[in-house]
Amino acid sequence: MSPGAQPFQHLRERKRRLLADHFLFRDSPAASLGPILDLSVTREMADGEVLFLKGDEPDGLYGVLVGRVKICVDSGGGKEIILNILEAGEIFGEIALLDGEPRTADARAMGPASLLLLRRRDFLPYLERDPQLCLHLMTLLCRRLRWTSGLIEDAAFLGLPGRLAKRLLGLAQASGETTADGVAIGLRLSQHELGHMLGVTREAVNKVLQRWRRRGLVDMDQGHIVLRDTAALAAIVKDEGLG
Amino acid sequence: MSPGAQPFQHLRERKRRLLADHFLFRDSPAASLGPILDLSVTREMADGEVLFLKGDEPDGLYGVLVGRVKICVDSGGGKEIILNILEAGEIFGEIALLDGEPRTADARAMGPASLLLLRRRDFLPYLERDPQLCLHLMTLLCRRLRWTSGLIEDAAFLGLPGRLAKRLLGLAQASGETTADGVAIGLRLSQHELGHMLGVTREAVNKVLQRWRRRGLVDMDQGHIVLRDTAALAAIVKDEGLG
DNA sequence: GGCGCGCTGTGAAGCGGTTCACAGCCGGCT
DNA sequence: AGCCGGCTGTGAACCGCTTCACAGCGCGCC
Repeated sequence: MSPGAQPFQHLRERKRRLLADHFLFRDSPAASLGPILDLSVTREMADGEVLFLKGDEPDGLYGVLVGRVKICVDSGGGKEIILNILEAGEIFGEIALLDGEPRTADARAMGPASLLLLRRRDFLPYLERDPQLCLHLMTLLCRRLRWTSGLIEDAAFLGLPGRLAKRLLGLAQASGETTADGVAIGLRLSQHELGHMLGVTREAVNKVLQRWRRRGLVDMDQGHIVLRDTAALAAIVKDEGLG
Repeated sequence: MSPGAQPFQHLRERKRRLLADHFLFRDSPAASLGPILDLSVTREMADGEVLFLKGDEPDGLYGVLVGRVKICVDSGGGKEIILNILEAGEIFGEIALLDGEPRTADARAMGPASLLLLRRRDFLPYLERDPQLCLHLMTLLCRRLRWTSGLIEDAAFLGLPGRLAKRLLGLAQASGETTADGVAIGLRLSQHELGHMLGVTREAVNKVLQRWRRRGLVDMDQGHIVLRDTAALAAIVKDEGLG
């Protein structure tokens, strides 16, 4: 049980599980997983460490073994938007993997993390021989496309309260724990980061959250947010949607 | 030379050219194009006619034979955003084709148009047998993803002048004709539509364009926009980009 | 011809979110 | 302990875009 007892075995097992459990490889022949595994590399990341930056030449496809990774873009002038936050078990970096063009966004570890890398030159040959894998990759791309279109719609149609409510409900669904008080969001996100996810400032986020706390819709405790009335939050999203 | 002399031959030839010229089918065996062609259907559209709406069950992949199609989303309350405008020779509707989920946006003809439809149930079998086609579809999806990420970045980092300048430069590159006065944008777009592409109102677009006209950066004449100083417009984009 | 409709042009008022400025609080570091 | 840095909370001033209101213009249609 000691963590470092069989480090190599542990590592390979974690990698195998990540790949085997992911829907991308669900229909791939089990035999092809071994070679892919052998070619994959792991990388340990410290908090905030940069994995790649927008404009970098692509190295390959990444998977999150443990920890979290944020995908974000920086404007020259200090502004930043967070496009996505990937949890353990998720895969990212597929755009540059597939088209070979420079990366479209930055990737940074949020807290210490351990990642798996499938290099482009190793992976592409498998891709051409595995039509099922192709199809799954396409559905992954479609999913991302639906996600980004959703972001655009929200930014255009909803005000800050609507976007914030929608995002909190989404986070709750993804990583929330239901308690007696409501749904506690598992991630510890600063209001600063929340603002970056919505394209607004930290102050604006704070003022909305305070208003909601006074009305009993949410509760905050050292960075953890608890949704006390998800129905009311959903209503805020809906109301703004049609106006 | 009379347009209706051999309508069937003309139609099939137009369809064949659309597919054969498109990069999607570039590496597909020529023999497989025939059967695909036989299965494809054409559809004539009147100005403004709806091809499909967000939430519809997917029917298949469309190609623009003649005319233009706009991809847009409507909020309940009259607001609309234009995500993309497809010209003749382009292909769209690939998301719902591939994942079989409901359409993510509306598609409407801008002016009379003629379209080609490859039904999902007819197309998917070819897809599974043609790895090159798979790969090309993936690069198409990647391109779309880069496009939508770009929209998100611009919305977050640029003000209205920056976004407008960038869009005009893009339109000029896509469909502009260089004249003595500058670059004339081929598309006739109302300021209303331009606003919808940028997520702002018609009035806001107008005021920026007027300011630029007084400064000699652009010129407008019954809906046609001429860029007289593309360098200055590019500078506006750049200036706003870094802060 | 003339009527109506959709696009353009323009100003006044309003509001949502930014920017700036400052204060309190907690945790880590020495 | 004492200090510092990062997060939170809050108010005032500002600004960009919206909303509303109205006027002119060009074009198609009866």
